[in-house]
Amino acid sequence: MKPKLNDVAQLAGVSVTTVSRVINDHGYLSEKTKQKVFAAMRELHYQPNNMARSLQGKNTQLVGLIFSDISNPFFAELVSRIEKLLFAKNYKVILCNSADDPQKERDYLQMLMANQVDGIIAGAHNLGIEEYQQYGLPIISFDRYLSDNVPIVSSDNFNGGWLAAQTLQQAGADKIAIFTGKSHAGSPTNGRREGYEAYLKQQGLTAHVHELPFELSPALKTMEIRTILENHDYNGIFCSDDLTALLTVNVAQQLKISIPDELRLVGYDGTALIRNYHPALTTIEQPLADISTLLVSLLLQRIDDANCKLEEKYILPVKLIKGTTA
Amino acid sequence: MKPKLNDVAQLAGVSVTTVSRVINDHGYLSEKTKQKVFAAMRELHYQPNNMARSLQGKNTQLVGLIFSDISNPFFAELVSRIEKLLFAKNYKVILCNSADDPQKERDYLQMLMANQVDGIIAGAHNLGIEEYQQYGLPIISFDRYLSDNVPIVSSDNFNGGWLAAQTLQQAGADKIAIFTGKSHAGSPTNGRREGYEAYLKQQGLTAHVHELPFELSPALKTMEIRTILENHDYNGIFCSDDLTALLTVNVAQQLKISIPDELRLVGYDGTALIRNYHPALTTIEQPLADISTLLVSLLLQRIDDANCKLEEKYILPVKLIKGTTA
DNA sequence: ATAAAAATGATAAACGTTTGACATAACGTT
DNA sequence: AACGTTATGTCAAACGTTTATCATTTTTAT
Repeated sequence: MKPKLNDVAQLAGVSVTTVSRVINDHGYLSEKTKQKVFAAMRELHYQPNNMARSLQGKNTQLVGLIFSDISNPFFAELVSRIEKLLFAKNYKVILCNSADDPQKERDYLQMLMANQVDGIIAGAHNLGIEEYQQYGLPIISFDRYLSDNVPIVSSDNFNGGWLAAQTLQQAGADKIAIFTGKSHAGSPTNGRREGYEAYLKQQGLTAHVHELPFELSPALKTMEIRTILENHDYNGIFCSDDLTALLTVNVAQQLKISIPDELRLVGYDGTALIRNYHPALTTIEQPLADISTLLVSLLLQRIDDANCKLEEKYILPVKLIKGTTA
Repeated sequence: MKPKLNDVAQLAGVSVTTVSRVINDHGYLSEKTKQKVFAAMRELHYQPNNMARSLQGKNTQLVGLIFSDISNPFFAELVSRIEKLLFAKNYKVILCNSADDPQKERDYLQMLMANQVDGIIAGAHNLGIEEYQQYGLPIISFDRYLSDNVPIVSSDNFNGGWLAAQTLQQAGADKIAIFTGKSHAGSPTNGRREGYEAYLKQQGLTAHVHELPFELSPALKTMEIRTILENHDYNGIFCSDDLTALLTVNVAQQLKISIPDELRLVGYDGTALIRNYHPALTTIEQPLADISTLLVSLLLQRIDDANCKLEEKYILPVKLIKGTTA
C-alpha cells in the first residue's frame, strides 16, 4: 500500500499532527523535527493524497483547458505555453479537445466540475454554451464570447485584418480576396474579415470574401482553393489562418502562379512553427507569449479572489511578419 | 455552495443512500425513484465530487501524459489522439510537458502520484528516470525504454531507416547522408540510424552521419544544415524527423540546389500536418492511429488488471509516403 | 528559579462520498 | 393469509487529510 500520513509519523517518531503541521507549515516547529519528518517522507516516497487534501477545502490546483483541437499547431503552442506557465505556479492542467462539438464541450465542463478544478481557460469554437456561467467558477476565454462576466483575451483581429489588406496592397495587389472561416457571431475570424473589408473600403477597392468552412478537410479545402484561383484573377489573398495560406501556396505552385509576382499572400497566426519552418510566409503574428501570460495571470487573479474586477476584453496588438509572399 | 448528495436526496424526497445507489447502480431500485433522483440531480446541476469518490477507493479516471513538448506537431497529434480515445473511455488527461528536463519529469511524476492518477503514458526523451518503477503504477511508454516491466510501444524505427535509405537510393542517390538527433542509448532515433546504416552497408555505400542536437533551435539547425550542404555534395539525405526535412528543403532552396534532381530527401514521422500541408515531402509515416490506440488499450488493460502479462515491446510497421522529394 | 514562549501530542470533528448491516415497507404470487 | 421478492430507509464506518482545542513538555530569557 501507499504510505500514509500515519506511516510517516511512525517512522519519524512523531505524531500525525506534527507531520501535517510540517507539510502545511502551520504552527510552531523546530528545525530538528522538520528534518526528521522530511527524511521520513523521502524514505517512504510519501506523497500526500491530493484527493483527501482538497476534500478538506484545499484547492485542487487543477485547471481545465478546453480547446477545439491541439493537433492544430496554433492551439498546440498556446496550450504548451499555458501549461508551462501554470506548472511554474504549481497548477496542473486537464486537457480537453472539444473538437468543436457542443455536446463534447458540455460533457467536458461537467467533468471538470466533478474534478473540482480551480478554474478554466477556454478557447473552443462552439458558441452558445450557456452552461459556462451557471457554475460559479473562474473562467477566462480566449478569442471568443462565452457569457457575461467571462473576460475575453484576444489579439487585435480587426487591426490584423486591416494590416493584412494594407500589406497586400502595398505589395502591389489591387484585386484582393480573403479566405476565411464560416462567419457566425462571436467567431474571432469575423474581426479579421471586418478589418480587411474596412481597409479595402477606405481604399475604394471591392472586397472578395470566400468562406471556407473551418471543419473542411485540407483535401477539400485544397479543391475549393483551386477552383477559386482558376476562376478569379486575384493578385492578393489574405488567408485568415496560416494553414490555409500553406494550402494556397501549394495550389498556386501547381497552377504555376508565381508568388509574389502574380499573387501576393498574407496569412494569420504566426506561430513559432510557421516562423521557423516557413519564414517565407508573410503573416500577421498573434502575440502568443503575451496571450498565454495574460490568460494565466487573469485566471490566477480570479482564483485568488472570485469577484475581483476584471475588464470585459483584453485586446493585444498583432505584428506583421514580413516574409517574401507579400 | 455546490449541491451535495444530501441536497439531491432532500429534493428527490429520498435518502442519501438511495441517491448513492442510483448513482452507482447498486442494489434494488425502482424505475420511479431512479427518475425522481435523476430529475433532482439535473435540477440542481449536481456533480458528484470526484475527490470524495476516489477517497472511497473508486478510480480517479485520470491518466497522466508525459511528453517532451506538445508544440512539436508529432506529439501534438499523438496527444490529441490519445486524449480522444481516453475521453471516450471516460478517462481524463493531465498533460505534462517535460521539456526534456529530467527534474521537471521527476516533479511531474510526483505530482501525478499525488493526484492519484490511474495510470501514465510517457513519451518524453529523458533517460534514466529510475523513479518510474518504484511507484507501482500502470505505465506504458512510447518509443523509449523506461524500466523493466514498462511495455514499450514504438514504430519500426530500424525498418523505417532502412526504407528511407532504400528510397533515396532507388531515386538515384548514391551519396546518402543522415541528419539525426544526438544518439544516446535508448533514443528512438538510434533505430532509424541503424536501419539506414545497415541498408547502406548492404549496398556497399558509406554512411555519412550528421548529428544535429535535438534541442538546437531551428535557426541554429538551419545554419548547421547550410554548412553541411555547402561542404558536401550529398545527393540524398534522410532526415530523422520531418521538421528537419523542412529546414533542409528551405536551405536547399536558398542554395539553389534543386530537389529532387540534385538532392533527394526523405523525412520521418508523416503526421497529418505534414501529409496535408506538405504533400510533396517523401517521408516515413509512423502509424499514429495504431500507436495511440495500442498505447491506450495496453494502459487500460494494466489498469484493469495490475499484473496482466504484456509484451516487453510492441513494434508497429511504418509506411513509405511517396512525395516528390525522393 | 520563574515565567513566558516554543514545541509537541492526543483527540476529535470535518470534508463528500460509498457501502455494508440491518430493519422495514410495499408488492405480487400462491 | 402467508411468503418471497423488491424497494427503501437508518445508521455508522471508512477513505486520508486538515485543523482546532486542549494539554503537556521543553526551551529560552530574565
